[in-house]
Amino acid sequence: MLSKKTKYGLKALTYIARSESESPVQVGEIAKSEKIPQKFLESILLTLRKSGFLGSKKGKNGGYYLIKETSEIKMADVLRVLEGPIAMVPCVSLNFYEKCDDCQDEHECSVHKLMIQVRDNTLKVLRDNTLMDLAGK
Amino acid sequence: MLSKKTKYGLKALTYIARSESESPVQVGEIAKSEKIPQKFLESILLTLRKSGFLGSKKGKNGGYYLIKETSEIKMADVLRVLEGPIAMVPCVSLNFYEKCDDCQDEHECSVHKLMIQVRDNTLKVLRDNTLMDLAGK
DNA sequence: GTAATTCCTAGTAAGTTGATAGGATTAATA
DNA sequence: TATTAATCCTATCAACTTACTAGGAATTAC
Repeated sequence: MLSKKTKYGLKALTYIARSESESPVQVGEIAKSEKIPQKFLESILLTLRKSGFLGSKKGKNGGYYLIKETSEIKMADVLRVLEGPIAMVPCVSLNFYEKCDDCQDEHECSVHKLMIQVRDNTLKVLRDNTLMDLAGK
Repeated sequence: MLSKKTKYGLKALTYIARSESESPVQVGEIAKSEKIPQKFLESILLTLRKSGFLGSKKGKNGGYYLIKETSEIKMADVLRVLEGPIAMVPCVSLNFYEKCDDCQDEHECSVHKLMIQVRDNTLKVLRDNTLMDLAGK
């Protein structure tokens, strides 16, 4: 299951990408428009800023803005920051690999074999889709 | 993340499928061989039996056995029983659909659009792979 | 100086996961 | 028929995760 955190984060990024305004977009505006609890969204946007997806301006008339082209923000990267590993089991994760306790030989493991395929297909979708595709601009 | 329950379930099914023996395979044997807590595995196999993937024989020399061809047991169906929805959000789930509270129009939602693609690709893998593919027989 | 905004840390209720406990039931066999 | 070995069933529980909320500090525009 996709967490609310990730879902809210993606919706917020989309909202910012679609925004026509020159000035930064405020959390309150996004929260209201997308029906996201504001304080929760604050923490999510903070994470996205610290991970290099967003810039921010503090104080009055502050807010968040994109610091990269929408076409350069891959969903795979956003998901890794908000959701964690993309793979369904750590033993097939590219970025968060961990050996299984119960497996002697990974290459004999039927679950491993299956989950590699799932990962590859999911990863392809998430790498091909950028924020431009989500936002439509 | 794939739950331990699902992972153990898949490993157990694979074990049973690979078993040469005529007589049913016992939980204790699977648990030992695959390093799965026995009592936990008991409950998982019970679920798989109730869902029609396994048959069982009680009492001495009892155990579990397949009641379908390995080629007819699709991973998608097993996953739905053990793990629940395959889709990452309920609003793109085929079998467990639920509307989002926060979305007015699903077709405008960027998350929806993305997760449909993820679901389609995951589903293809999970439908194409049967227990025969996992077990190699 | 005031209002409006982001930034930061901490806490928390509710739900889920990954088990374990304890036995009831059933069947083979000596 | 008694014993043993297996599945079946229900209940319970600790640890973890999620989805927030609280409260304020820091910063900036005007």
